[in-house]
Parts: sequence; structure tokens; C-alpha cells
Amino acid sequence: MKPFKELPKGYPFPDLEQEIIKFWKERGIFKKTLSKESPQGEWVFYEGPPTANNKPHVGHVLTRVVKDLFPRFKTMRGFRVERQAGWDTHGLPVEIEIEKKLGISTKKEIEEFGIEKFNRLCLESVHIYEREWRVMSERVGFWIDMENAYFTYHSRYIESIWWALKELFKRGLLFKDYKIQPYCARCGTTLSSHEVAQNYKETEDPSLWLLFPLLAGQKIETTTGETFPVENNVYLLAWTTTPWTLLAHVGLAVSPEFTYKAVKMDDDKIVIFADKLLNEVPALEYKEGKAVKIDLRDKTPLFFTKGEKLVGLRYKRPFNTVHAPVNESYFNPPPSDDSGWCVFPAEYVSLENGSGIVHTAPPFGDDDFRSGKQFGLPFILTIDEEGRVKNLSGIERFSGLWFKDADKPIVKELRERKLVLFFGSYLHSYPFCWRCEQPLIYLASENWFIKTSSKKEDLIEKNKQINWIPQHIKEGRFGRWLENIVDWAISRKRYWGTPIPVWSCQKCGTVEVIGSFKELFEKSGQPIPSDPYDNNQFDPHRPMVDRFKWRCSCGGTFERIPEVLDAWFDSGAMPFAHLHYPFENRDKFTKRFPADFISEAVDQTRGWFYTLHALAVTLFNSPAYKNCVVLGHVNDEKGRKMSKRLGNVVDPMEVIKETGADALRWYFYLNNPTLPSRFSARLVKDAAQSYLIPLWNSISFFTIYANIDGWEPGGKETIPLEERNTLDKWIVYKLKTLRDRVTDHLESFNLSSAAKEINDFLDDLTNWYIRRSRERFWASVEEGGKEKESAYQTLYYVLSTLAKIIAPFTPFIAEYIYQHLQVDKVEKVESVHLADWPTVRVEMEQSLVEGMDLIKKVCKYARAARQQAKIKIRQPIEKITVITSDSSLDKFITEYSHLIKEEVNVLKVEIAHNKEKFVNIKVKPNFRSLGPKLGKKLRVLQNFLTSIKGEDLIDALEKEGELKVDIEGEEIKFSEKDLEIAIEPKSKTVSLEGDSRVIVLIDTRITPELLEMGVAREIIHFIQQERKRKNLEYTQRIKIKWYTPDGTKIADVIKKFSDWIKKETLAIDIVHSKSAKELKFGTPLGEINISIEQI
RNA sequence: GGGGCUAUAGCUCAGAGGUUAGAGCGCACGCCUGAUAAGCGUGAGGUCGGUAGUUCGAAUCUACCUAGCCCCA
Repeated sequence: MKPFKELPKGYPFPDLEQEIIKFWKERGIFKKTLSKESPQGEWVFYEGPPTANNKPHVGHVLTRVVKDLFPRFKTMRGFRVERQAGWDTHGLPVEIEIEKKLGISTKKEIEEFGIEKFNRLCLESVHIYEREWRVMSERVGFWIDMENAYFTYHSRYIESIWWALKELFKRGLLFKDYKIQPYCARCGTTLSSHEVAQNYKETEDPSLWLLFPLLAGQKIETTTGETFPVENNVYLLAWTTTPWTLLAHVGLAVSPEFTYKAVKMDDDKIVIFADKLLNEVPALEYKEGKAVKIDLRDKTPLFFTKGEKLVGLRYKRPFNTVHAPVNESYFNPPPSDDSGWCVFPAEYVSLENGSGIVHTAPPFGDDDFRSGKQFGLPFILTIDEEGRVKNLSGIERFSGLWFKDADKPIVKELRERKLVLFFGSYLHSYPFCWRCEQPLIYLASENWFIKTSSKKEDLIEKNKQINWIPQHIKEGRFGRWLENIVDWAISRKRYWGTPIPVWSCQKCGTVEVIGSFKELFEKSGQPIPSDPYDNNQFDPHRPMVDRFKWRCSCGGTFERIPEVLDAWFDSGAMPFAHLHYPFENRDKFTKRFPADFISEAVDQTRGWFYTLHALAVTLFNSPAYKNCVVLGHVNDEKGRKMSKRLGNVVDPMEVIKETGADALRWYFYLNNPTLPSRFSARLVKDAAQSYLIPLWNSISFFTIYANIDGWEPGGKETIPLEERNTLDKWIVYKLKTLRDRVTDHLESFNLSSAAKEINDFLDDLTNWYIRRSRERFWASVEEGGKEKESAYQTLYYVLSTLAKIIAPFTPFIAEYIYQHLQVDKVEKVESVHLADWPTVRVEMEQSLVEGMDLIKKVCKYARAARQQAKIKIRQPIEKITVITSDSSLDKFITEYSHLIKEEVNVLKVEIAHNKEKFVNIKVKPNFRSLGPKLGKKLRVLQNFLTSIKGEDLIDALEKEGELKVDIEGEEIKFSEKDLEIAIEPKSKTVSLEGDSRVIVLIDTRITPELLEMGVAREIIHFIQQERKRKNLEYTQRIKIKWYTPDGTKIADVIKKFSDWIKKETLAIDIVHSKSAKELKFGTPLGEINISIEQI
């Protein structure tokens, strides 16, 4: 009777995994984990919604398997861990995908195509890749509820977002302002930074050095304390590569820290620019009627002045473009053509390019815009959305020109007005539109913002409550980000997104924010549909939502602003929006907010991690999550980013097909996933080898012998651990240690340490416990007795407990082992994933663990010594001698000498007490204990200790208990605790191996008796090989025939050891016969022919 | 330009103040095998990125520098 199924041949992990997936599905195990008892309550997990507009790549697998592990672990720990899938469905990437499909690229084309049709295509595309994501998720064992997934485009989801926006508006946190964004005038669209980064090019732009005449009558204080009176010939010098922005010029920036200097030109113009500029300041002077290019930096300075002394000086701007009156300004009177334009301080002024005086046009640059706000400068938008110069009073002559084409006439006119110092060209790297190759402009456009800057303190404060893994994100990447927080621009002038529920009166500008569908219908006087969440009755997306209008008290009409919402807002709103809070699920939200655990890759620091945090703090004054595991990016084998362009993308499904999902999971856990990693199929295979293979082999070993002996779990009474073999106790202690350490590591989200512990345990299990316990399993039931039963009980317990410990990591093999060992029947729990996290209740005997470690070390050195002496393990040796640095270790050697004898193939193990014969004793200070006490004197003591004989010192210590040494006039006492005793071999010979605690000496003499034993063992070895070659059953009995052509020596060996040979090879007979020809081999005692026959 | 991470054996990575720096893979040599050649052991292989400092003592702490990666501008 075979209690256990035979294991499939080889290592068929991918196939097994498919079976397990089927098993889980059929039994509905995942659902059962949610409905089983959860004494610890809820453990809240949020799934960060992936954008399903691409095939999942390896990095996604990483996040999925990390997100899977902790919920599985917590479920076993007695929590209920709901896992609802979610999909991020809105946003520009989806739109671009559709644009490509339609072969269009501009907003105009989308509008011609029809927003309604366009958005329907976007909606449909959302589901194209969902299937691949489902397949991948299921295949890697990511348990998540896909049936009830939330989608950010769902009406309910959108309504919750509307509620949130209205809340923010009520609290004064939603407002409209300008923002400078890269803009393509041809396509009529702003570009995301990602798009901008794609298309930087070397390009030649105008380089204009322009003079700004100071108003006469002002005074400049020089660095020598004198006062320089300004007359009509003094100019500030500024540099620009975009002459067209001069039409919007409103100020000049200087650095208050820099020193500026004034030089006099040949034509008596006095020009002021920064001292110590790094690049030349070109100018033309006329020598004998010929223009000569000079560098103004070389001119003798007229005077020097500090930048701060220039601040507030008034000058004439180049073009008198009309502008709105300035009410509040830093300057009094505010800058104007009458009172003059002002010099202001700015920290972004540099010495690298230009003159150290920066021309400022607020609509066309981020620095410009901020300075404009700070100093109350006029904001003159001189370019329309199509990139043409507007028809404004003062610059009518340029109106209608494409902005780039305005450069020439502008420069021409300034030249005529003698304001150009120099005009040339400048080669630099500049962004272009990736669609139409036109140069981008940085342009101010209206945006809606969340005033996150006003919540900075709260955001920082709540961040302190988050446990970040790795820790440095908290103060580093995320903390720094919060400290430099700017207002969050949430509006996008696009189509496929959550419409921003802001309606404004076209006449008086009054703004209303709508917080629910009901409110919208009421406001607009429309009847509420029977089901407002049915998209056939009401779709909150564009263009339907744009049709809602109503009258303002001023007589104007409220119309929705055209913008949709930043998709990051969608995902950040997930904690409440996926529950349709506050319209539904108020209780559930309270229970499920904040999350206990989220995890995504590091790029989400400024993405989802931030938007979750920002919305949670601004709306609920709470962090959104308590623990956040931040994962590194998965790169290729060489550490390069995987990209289609480089052709180095590894398809995760291919790897899974080859090595299985458990192998892939194990690879990710083992290599600290919070660091960027290098990935390849080969590395996954390596990781699997240290884990899956030994695990499988252990199961295989157990299965073979349990089946031979008909051993069943629970068949006999449990033998108390105290009565079991030392090895049994040892492995159970190791198991307890493993269980406790893995628990601790997982509780603190430390994946790789936990995985390493498991790998180490497997090494202990296979290469020591099983290896040294084999004889007990081989023994027949009668002679094995209690020892054998004890071995079975122990190994079964260890393997079934291990199955539970590895369940969160590699759920497939864990389930397989659990089912294979029939733990489900024994414990009456259907699946390992429904089992409780194991506890190993034993009293640890620490000394046993230490002793066993020592024995393993002795064996290691003995093997090394044998190898040095070139004596095979098969050849028995007479004795080994173990020398220890600490006689308290001796008892372990005596107690476990049988293990050493078996492992090392030695007849006797001796302990040497006459150490001096073989080793020198060295005494070193215990730096840890003496260091703080002695300080610099430690060196002196160290020298002293090396100068004297170790043996004498130890003798003295044993007698006195404490020693006193006079060091530099001070008496120093120290006891044994303060010393480390090390031993080293007197002479390094081939038969000596060891370290500072234990040294092993082997007896290399091979007596004729030993040699005979060795030959007998060799014969056994060859017969075993032959059994294996013939694929004999492990229990198959055989008959051995042998024949030797030369002499009687081998005949003697066989005669002498025939019982042993028979026993070891399961032979019932061993006979001399000339017909033995199958196998021929040489031994140290001559050649022998052997053949075996099944009986 | 700002911020963050990383730098340890040929490769992938541990080690987080204690004096002989580790593991796995690869390589060389060898061994065992009635679970296992997708196994086991031994060996070679390191100025712990560089410089300076703190300390009795630094791979480990500090500063600066260099290189790679990531985020932001």
C-alpha cells in the first residue's frame, strides 16, 4: 500500500502550477480565504490601478507578486484581506493610442472626428489589454477579485470625484491660475514632460544682445561707496534667444549677490552687465570705418556695483505693448511706460549664459511667471493659441505673424533704434513637438489647481505616520518632494477624462462647482433619470456633460469649463471613489481607510503615492496608507532599462513557461525588490535552483521511503520530541527559528531576509538532516523501530510546516506539497492558504544547536583535510583528532561523534588535550568589551598579548581568575571575558584544517585492513551505480555475480565483507562466477568483474 | 541645475562600528549518490569606487569627489 502519490518525474513545476490554478478555481479557495474566520479583523490593502493600455511587463509582475505575498501572509495570520482589482482608464496615453489608430494627431482633428465617437473608442480600448493582465495575474498566482474591479471611468467613481472637488472648492483649495507649460502652437496642445523629454534637438536660435536705456536722473552706488549719476547714455544689457518674447517684456532680473560692472563704448554708451561672466559678451566697434568684433569683458571698467544696488532702477522697455493696469506691485509707483520699468532681484540669474541681467516676459517662462507674480509685473499674453502675435495696441505692426517669424522684424526695428549691441546665432538643445516637429514654446495657460502648498505642514506631518519601506523614501524622495511642494495643476485641456465639474457664467465669471449628479440635474432644471448611473441615460463624460447649462442671476449662462481632470487625481481618489463614498458605503469607508498596505514601483512616489496622500490629507486630514513598500525598477541583465528600442525586453510569460511562476516569484523576493534589479531568465533559474530543487528533492525522498514502508501520518502515536533523536530535535529547533525569523521579517516587510532564511533552512534540511538521517529511513521496519518512526514523524512535521511557511512566497509548490502530504486530510483544512500561520511550540536547547553547528564545521574541515591528503571519502581512515580552543566544546564532539564518523568515514574520533603539540594558542583582546574601557591603550595591550605565550596566559587566568597588567603606569584588570582565544595550526600540513575555534587533524595512514574496507565500499558503490543504471526499484532484491582474473586479494575482501555488501545492495546472494562480465572496474587491490541480476 | 538611490570577488548580491569581509552563480579540482548531476565539497579570485576626516578601531559614520540609475526642473 502506497500512502502517497508518486511524484512526477523531473522538475515539472510549470505543469504542476497549472493544476494548482485549476484546483484553486474549482474549489473557490480565494473566496474561501475571505469568508473564513478572521479573529484579527480586517487588514486593508489597496490595489493601485494599472493603466491597462499596454501589455504587462516584468516590472508589473514584480509589483503583483509583492502585492500578493503580504495579503496571503496576513490571511494566514488571521486577518481578512479584501483585494479588489482596479483599473486606471482615463488619460492622455489612452488618447494617444486612439489618435495613432485613427491616424490623427491634433485636437482639431479629434473635434472634427467627434468627441463622442473619440471617447467611445477610448472606453473600448481600456478593455483590450485587460485580458492579458488577467491571464498574467492568474498565472503568477496574484489573488485579486477581478469580477468586482473598480474602473475610474464608472459613473459612480466620477461622482465621488465630483464630491471631492466640491469639498476642496468649499475649503478654498480649488482655484484657477496660469501655469507655464510646454506648448505646441501648431497642434494647439500642451505637452507632458514625458513627451517633451522625447524630442530635444540641437538647433540654432537667434542670439540677441539688447540694450535697455536707464532713465536719466537716477543714481547708482558703486562698490567704492561713490555715487554714479545716470545720464541719457547708460544701458543695462540683457540677452535672449527668443526676440519675439520682447513684445511681452516687463522687467529685468539681476542677482543681488553678483558684482556688476559698467564699461564705456567708443560711441560713449555706458553698458552695465555682470562681472566674471563665463562666456563672451560680443559687441561691434568701428575702427577706421570697419566693424570689429570685441568682447566687452575685456574693456576697462568704469565702475563696479553690487546687484542689489541695481534693484529698483527704472528703464525704458523696448515695446510699449498695452497692458492691464497693475494694482498691487512690489514697486511704487508700479512699473509703467510713464514711471519706467523696474530691475528686480532673482536667484535664478547665472553667470553662465548671457549678461547676468535677465529679460523677463511672464507668459513665456516659468521663472518669468513666478517673478511676475512676486513683484506684481503686468502679464501680457502677446501670442494667441495658434502661435500668432495678437493684435494689441502698441505692437499692431507685428500682429498675425507666426511667433518665430516675428523675430526678424523685431530685431530689425530694434537695430534701427540703436538698441542692439550684437545679433548672432546660438546653438543649443531645445525641445520640439514629437508629432509635428515644431519648436515648443513655454506658454502660460489657464489651469485649475489644488492649493496643496497651503497644506504643506499637514502633508509633512501625516507623512511621519507612514512606514516607508525602504525607510529612506520617507525623509528622502517623498519627504523632499513634500518640502518643495507646489500647487497641483489638475486640469487638462483634453477629452477622455473625468470632466471637471466647474461651471462658470460666461458673462460675470461666477463659478459654481457641482458635487453630485443630482445637483447637476437640479441646477440645470433637467429631470433626474430613473437611473443616473446608467450610461444610456446619463454619461458624465464629455460631450454629454457639456450640454448642461443654466442661467446666471446676472443674465449670463453657466457653461462647463472645457477641461478634464488629471488622471492622477482619479487614482488618488481611489480610497473613497471606488466605494462611491459619500453617496454609499460610509461605514465601509470608515473601516477601510487608511490602508494598512500598498506597494508600487518607485516612480509612483510623485504619482500614486503622492496623489493618495495629497487627497487623503486635504479631504480627511489623514494619511491614506500606513505601510508602503516601494519597489525598484526591473532592468535588463546589464542594468539598462528594458525598452523596445534596445530590444532587451524579457517577456515574463516566456520565463514562466520555462521555469514556472514560483521560480519567478522566488527570484523577486530573494533579490531585495526595493532596489533596482537586473533581470534575466538565467537569474530566475539560478534562484530556483537554490530553492525549488532542494525542496522538491526532500519531498521526493520522503515520498519514496514512506511509500516503501507504508508510513502514514497519524498512523502511530506521536513520539514526544524529548525522546527523539538528536538530529530530529535539531531540525525542529531550526524550524522554530525559521518560523520565528520569517514571521518577524514579514511583519516588518523585509522580503529578501525572509527568503534567505528559507534558503538556509533548506540547506540544513537536505544537506545535513536528511543526509545524516538516511540510515534510519533505510532500516527495515523491525530493526528501525522507534528511531525510524521518529524520523518519519519529524520529517513529515517539518515538511508540512514548511509548506505553510512558504505558502505566501510560492503558493503553488506550497499547495502541491500540502496536498501531496495530505495535510488537508490530517488537519481538516482544504488548502494551505486556508491554514493558520504555523507555530512551532518547543523549548529550544540552544546548546544542541551550537553543538551541531560545531559538528558540521568539524566535518567540513575533515573533508577538506582528506581532500588535501587526496584520500577519497570512500576510503575509511583510522581516526581524526579534533582540537578546540575552548574545552567546553569537547562534550559536543564526544556526544555527536557518530555523526562525524558516518559523514567523514572514519573509525575513531579523538579529542586532543595536548594542544601544544599541534597548535599555537593566540590570545587577542576582546575589542568589543575592552575598546570602550581602554581607548588608546588597547593597542598597547594588544602588543603585550601577542608578545607572550598564549598557554601561559591561559594557565595564569585559570589559576587567578583575573589578571593585572601594568600599561603606561596604569594597572589594567581583565578577565577571561575580555579575551578571545584563538588557535592556529603549528605547521600547515595536508592533514590539518580549521579555524580559530576548531582544528581537525586526520590520520592519513591507510593500513591493509582499511584498504580492504575501502575496496569493499568501492564495490558497493559500483553495484549501486549499476542498480541505478538499470532503473531498479529501490526495494528490488538482486543476486551478485563476481569474477576477478588476478589473485585472491579481492576474493578475500568479498569474503570478509560479504554480509555488509549484501546488506547495502539488497543482495540475497553473492557468488563467484566466470559469467560476470557486465561491469568491469579497477580497485586498489586489482580489477574485478561484476554483474547483477534481479530476483 | 536640484533631490534621491547605488557602487563589496568575473557576474548577481549579503554584510550597517570590533581587527581573518561572506553567499550563490561562473571557473579549477575533487567527491557523493538506495531524494538529488537542476546534487555535494574544496580552491583560486577583493587596496569593500576615490580622497580626506571622526574613532583605540571604518566596507560600515561624516564631508567632498567620480560613475551609473531614478525622479524633478
